[in-house]
Amino acid sequence: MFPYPSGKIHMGHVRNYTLGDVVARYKRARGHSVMHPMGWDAFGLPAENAARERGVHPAKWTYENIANMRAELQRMGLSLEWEREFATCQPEYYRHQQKLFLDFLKAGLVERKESWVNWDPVDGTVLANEQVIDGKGWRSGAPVEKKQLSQWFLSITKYAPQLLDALDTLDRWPERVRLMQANWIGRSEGARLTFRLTGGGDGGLDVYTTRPDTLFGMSFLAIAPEHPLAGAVAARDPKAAAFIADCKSRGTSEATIETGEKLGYDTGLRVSHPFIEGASYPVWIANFVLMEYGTGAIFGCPGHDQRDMDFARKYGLNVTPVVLPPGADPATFTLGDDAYVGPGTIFNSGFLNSLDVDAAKRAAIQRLEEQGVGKGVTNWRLRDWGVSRQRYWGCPIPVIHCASCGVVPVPDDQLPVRLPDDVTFDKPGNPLDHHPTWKHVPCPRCGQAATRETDTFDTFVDSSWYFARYCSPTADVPLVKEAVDHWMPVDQYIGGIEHAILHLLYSRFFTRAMKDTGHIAVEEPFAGLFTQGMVNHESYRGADGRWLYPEEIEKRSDGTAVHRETNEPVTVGRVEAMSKSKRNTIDPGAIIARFGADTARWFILSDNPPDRDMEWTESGVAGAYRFTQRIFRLAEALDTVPQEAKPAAFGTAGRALRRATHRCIAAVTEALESFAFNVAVARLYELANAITEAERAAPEPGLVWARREAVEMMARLAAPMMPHLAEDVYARLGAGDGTLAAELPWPEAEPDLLAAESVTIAVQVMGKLRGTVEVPPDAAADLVLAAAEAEPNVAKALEGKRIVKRVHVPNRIVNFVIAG
RNA sequence: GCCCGCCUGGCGGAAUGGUAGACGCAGCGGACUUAAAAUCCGCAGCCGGUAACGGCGUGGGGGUUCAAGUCCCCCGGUGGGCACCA
Repeated sequence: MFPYPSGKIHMGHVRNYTLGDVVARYKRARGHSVMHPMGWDAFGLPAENAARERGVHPAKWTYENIANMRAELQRMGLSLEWEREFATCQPEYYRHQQKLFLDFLKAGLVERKESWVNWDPVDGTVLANEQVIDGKGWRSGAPVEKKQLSQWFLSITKYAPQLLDALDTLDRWPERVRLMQANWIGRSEGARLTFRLTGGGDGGLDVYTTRPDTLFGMSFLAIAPEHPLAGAVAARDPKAAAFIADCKSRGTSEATIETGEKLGYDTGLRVSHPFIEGASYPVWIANFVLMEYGTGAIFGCPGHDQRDMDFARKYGLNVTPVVLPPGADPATFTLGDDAYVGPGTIFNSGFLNSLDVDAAKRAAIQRLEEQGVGKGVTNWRLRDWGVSRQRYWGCPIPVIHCASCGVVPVPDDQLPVRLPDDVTFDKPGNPLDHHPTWKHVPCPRCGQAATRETDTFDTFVDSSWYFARYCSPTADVPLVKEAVDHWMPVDQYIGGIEHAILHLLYSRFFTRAMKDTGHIAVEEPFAGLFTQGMVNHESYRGADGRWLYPEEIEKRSDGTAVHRETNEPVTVGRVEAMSKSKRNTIDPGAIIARFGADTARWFILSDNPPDRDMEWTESGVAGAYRFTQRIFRLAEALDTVPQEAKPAAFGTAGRALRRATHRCIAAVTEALESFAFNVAVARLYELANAITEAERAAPEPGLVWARREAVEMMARLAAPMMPHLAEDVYARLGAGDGTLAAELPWPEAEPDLLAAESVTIAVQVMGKLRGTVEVPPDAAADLVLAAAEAEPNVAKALEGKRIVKRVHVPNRIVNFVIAG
């Protein structure tokens, strides 16, 4: 995933792009044509904050950050294709985004609609749900209001079924991410039905339910405070209006929701029941009913829904059980304050009686359809994607509002709609709105004075198609179909788990939308996904409670720490995510300057499996650095010994080293294929140990040749992970005649050398290890069993016992089952 | 509340159902050095034993199997996702 240009790279970037670079270099060596691009997710709020706080223009701030971070990434030795680089804030990029949006608009995939949003009255902008913390704006600290605004929406819900179903085809995605997306999309089966208002009420109230089997247990109907009917009631009932205002001021993430306090207001209206002739029920406005889900109205069945139960008990509404748990007696079954949500048999329910829950759902839906008051429907939790932001530093939404023509798309030949440079940030709100001239344009249709849309796109739009743009980064159309067909989908996408839903789901939607508007042929953007863990570090606190940077402290051998300058004791805190506030960050630039990029890459790969959180430790880095020095010494040691031709036969030490070398080739290859980089590292340590052993062995013909082979393979196998050192060692060996290790095909192990000269067989008696025997590979079972039985310690265990079964797994194990 | 991971030495972790703890970090002992650093060699799960060896051991309990860290069931702990979603 491409980075946001915040200023400096952090360890998360180092981990992310090291992983990707290992894959790119390895795949290249395997003969694949690899595209490994880099770009910048360059629009966003921090640039505007910098403008407000420091008076620097967002563009200047952003481009300076990009230049700095590009240099840092280049120092890491990433094999990136910089020819394809772009930043999403460049008009050359965002003009194509505007074109895609207009095509989506034409195709009916864009809607402008009123919606309830989080509104920060101080900053004067809409906030995303993530930007609302405890009901307050994350920057201003002002209580967030719910406000109805006209916003642009991308119709992601139209793709809900496909986005859900296609998850099954993403077999190289982590199961956990697919589950999270499935939950987010949230398919549910139920019924939609209309309750008629009694007493001259016009029309009815639509309700969605997953429990039509419990309709006979109804005791009230509840609508969301934002429901149109609630508004109508409030217009003539001041108390209702006050109640609604109170609900709105509480916000969505207020404590009342967490504690589950249910609040309601009886409107005085009543609805009739679709199945029970003559019955009627009160209509309440309730704070726990969400306008955004279903129809914004529910029927309350307290017996079998806990929220309805809480509400009914609080306001003294009827509770009628209609599902009888297995084994319960219908004559005596009652409910306390806990709703019964388990399986059972329907009772108290007219024509549904004696059916089980599932059968009753089907029967109820069938009856609703026959009566023409409802039907079975599938409902989705996923909502359309609101992309309007009242922000300057984003891609302008390319439409014009005209008093007579309405919303008019900006004609293609007038794209891009460029952001003006001359803006000021002295007032809160959107600078585009305050700009004296920018928004005033003639209507492209009628020519009369009109105004531009001043909202810009959510930055998630920018990142929803950049990967496809890499295929033809300079084309004058958004996407060149042939290029996209050739490269896409992305074979290996790597990023943090925090993107599991938003970015990855938006991109999946966008890719489908681009297909349906004829831009590309693929429908899934990422065939393989890998989610890396975070990079954590210990945190430190001085005696005065202030957080201390790692370089300010000194670790003692007993695990305690003191302040480097004052010698005062330091509290060693938890290992947690690196953050500026805890001061437990490590600057990759400093690490690279001190130890080199290879050490940083090697340590980050060696510490643990890459999908888990890792701990950055000073001793771990030192260990990685030591190993780079050791490899160099192993190569250097060959400078002073004469070269040898490959002999026809090797001695004992030479054979042992060659087997170690070729087993290492096979093992590292397998480890890299399965993203087990920490295991690949361990195998290379083993090879280094084997080379050291060979250095110490008595000289024999061919041993130097075997050492050269081992060191060369060491360099080539380590090359994807430590590219600089690998080239240095490879050049020093003089093997390549000026070619780079990176240009060589991936080494192949010689099959003969993978087989051991003898194998150690574990010998068990009743599943307990009693000894081992050395036998030739693939030795006959009777020979192995005889040797096993003769092994002294095994013989002792077998003494006086009768062997009832002899298990022999070739080249692995023998197990004697005994009796008596 | 619902859904999903994870649990192995002091630490990170390894282990196609087949010798649990590879490899590294930290630690201990030794060599080299006047000394230190660096480097090299060696030890190292726990308990008992000089040792040979024996017993125990992958969160706890049960099961399948000749054989379980690995497969199945129950429980516990822990981390994460979603959450008045009707």
